[in-house]
Amino acid sequence: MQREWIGRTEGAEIDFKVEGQEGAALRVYTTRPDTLFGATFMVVAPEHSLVGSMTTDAQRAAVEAYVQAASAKSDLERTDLAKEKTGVWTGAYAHNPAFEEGDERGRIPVWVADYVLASYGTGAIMAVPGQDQRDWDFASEFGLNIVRTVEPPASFDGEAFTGAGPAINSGFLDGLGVDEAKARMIAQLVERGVGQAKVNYRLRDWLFSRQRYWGEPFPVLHLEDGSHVRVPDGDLPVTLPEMEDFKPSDDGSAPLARAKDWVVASDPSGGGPARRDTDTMPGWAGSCWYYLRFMDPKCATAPLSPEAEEYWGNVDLYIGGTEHAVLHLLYARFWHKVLFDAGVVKTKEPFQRLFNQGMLTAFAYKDGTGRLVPADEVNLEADPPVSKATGERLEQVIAKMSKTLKNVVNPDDVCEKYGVDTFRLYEMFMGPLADSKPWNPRDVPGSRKFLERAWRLFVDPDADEPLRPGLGDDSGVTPEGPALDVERALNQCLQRVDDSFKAFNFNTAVAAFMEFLKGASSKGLNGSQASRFVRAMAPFAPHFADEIWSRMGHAGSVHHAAWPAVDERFLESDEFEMPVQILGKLRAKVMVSREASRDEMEAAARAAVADRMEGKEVVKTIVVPGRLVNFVVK
RNA sequence: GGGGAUGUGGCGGAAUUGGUAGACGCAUCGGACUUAAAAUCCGAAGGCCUUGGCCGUCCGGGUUCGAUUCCCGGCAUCCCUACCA
Repeated sequence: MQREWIGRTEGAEIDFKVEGQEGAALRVYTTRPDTLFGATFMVVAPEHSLVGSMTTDAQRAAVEAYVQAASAKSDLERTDLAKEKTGVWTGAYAHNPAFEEGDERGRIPVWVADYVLASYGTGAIMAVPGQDQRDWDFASEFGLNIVRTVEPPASFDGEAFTGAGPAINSGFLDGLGVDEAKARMIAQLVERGVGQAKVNYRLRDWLFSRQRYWGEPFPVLHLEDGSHVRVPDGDLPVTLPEMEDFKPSDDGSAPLARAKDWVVASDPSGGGPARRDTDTMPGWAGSCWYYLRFMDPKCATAPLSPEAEEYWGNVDLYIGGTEHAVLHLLYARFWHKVLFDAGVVKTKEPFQRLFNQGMLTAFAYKDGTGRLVPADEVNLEADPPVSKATGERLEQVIAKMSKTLKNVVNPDDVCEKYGVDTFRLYEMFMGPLADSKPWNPRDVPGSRKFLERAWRLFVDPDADEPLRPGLGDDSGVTPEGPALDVERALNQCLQRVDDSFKAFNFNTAVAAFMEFLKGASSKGLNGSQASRFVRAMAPFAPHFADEIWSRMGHAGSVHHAAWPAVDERFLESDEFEMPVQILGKLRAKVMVSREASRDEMEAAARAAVADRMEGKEVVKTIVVPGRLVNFVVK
């Protein structure tokens, strides 16, 4: 994603002479120099610096009106109206350098249109309607010439053809493929001094100053002669002054400018008068390196000490939404790389692992016309849900939480009704962390019910005791009988919990807890098992676990207790239920020892499906040790 | 238009390296307890024919003894971004 955002493209810059404009050529950037013969007009952005001088008197009024209108539109409006192409001819002609001087085919009109952006490339394009759909649209709209310079396949019935094919109508390029034609054209442009190969980036500048109070002040002093110097290291950091009123001002000046005493400083070299810079840095200034400062927040002499960096290393795991992938995370990497080059940090990358969590969505309801109905107008008691107003049956769909749909879930309300542990447990139970998934209010009580059941495993509701007898003593005893079954179940549960941390699918850990609880409820726990179960539950239901932990007689928090280890001796039982297949289809199941040999497995399998095998010839037998047996028959 | 991801019951979702599809939960249905209800506990349950089968992981092909999983080609949905030349 970051690669796309940086948006490296390879192409060429080409200069077009404009009639009547000596010296000032119109420079364009293109990724398709091979299509130059098909450039039948040019378009410049309304903000382009040559618009004024190129425009002829006859066209001046129309062009000025168009430029005016474009500048009044916000970026949003300009892209909003993207469907229809608008533009005005400047009255000027340029010469397409693919053709000889004086060749009528090379005389092409120059237009102004807002589909060309001033902020990308050179703010001007050569329009090749035959190979670019936007140019095709514009040409159709205004009756401009269209020449194909790439031969589309016979089956092609579209408009602009952007695919690969042999060059046509292109003089010395005819017959060449796209890549070869690009290279030849660039070589020729270079030879004639009217163009060169060029790499372009989509990455945009990002303004780094704000006229707000909250933010880091720039450690910069303005001197009387208009120059500026850095605040000396010994005077760092520059801290914000205390201000009564730190709201942004109406005229756009920085709030800090009103802190008159603070602004006054002196030139560190000469002692003459100086003024502090009153702009502050934006929020992302801090977000670009906070993870470093967190390693050593009190260090007074550097961003962080080498010892702190050594100890904490670089960030093991960064969990964030994908919305951060191209802005915050890209710029944090930039900063880190600069700090690496400056010798401040020892690593080239800030984060060892990035994990994008999914987005929580919510159910929304659609009526027959496809309109989304706000949640408060839906009767959810009905099945299927119906509109409260009309009684119409509604289709349940998944949508982003939004104010207009009134399907936003407020965590406070959920915690108020079910408790924080239930809220947390439900979120973990919903599905894998990476997936986006819908919040279903109906499912939440299930998590609450599980916690209540787990509570009763430890606390007898009919007794006055803080804990069921025996659960406070966690001395290890070799389990036997029913306790052995529980021991196996517990270790399998702990194994699944550990696995869930590795895969970030905590839902399977919660499922493991639920399954374990079902067995343990009827058989009971010993103290050691109770202790391990509670410790494993701690990350999932922290308050629940801490309460039980203290009732077990521990002084400290369960969150400081050791993580329960899996004892592999108890992971697997001696026997397993082996599936027997014929031609890949399940035909029987039979209990077999885990240690059974291939022959033993096959014999058990044959016995289990003997009646089905009568009169059939076994062509092949597949035995997967510890797994299954499959007979291929004729 | 570009990029990223995802398609499994009524719903959220399970399923190491290809090896019992549907774990766990919700909703549903049945039972126990109760004067009754709530709560709690126990049980049933993918679909279609009937006592043993057939069909089933978005659709169509392929590889394989065996495909939710691997390969090829489609379709759909979500997120981000966008006249990027």
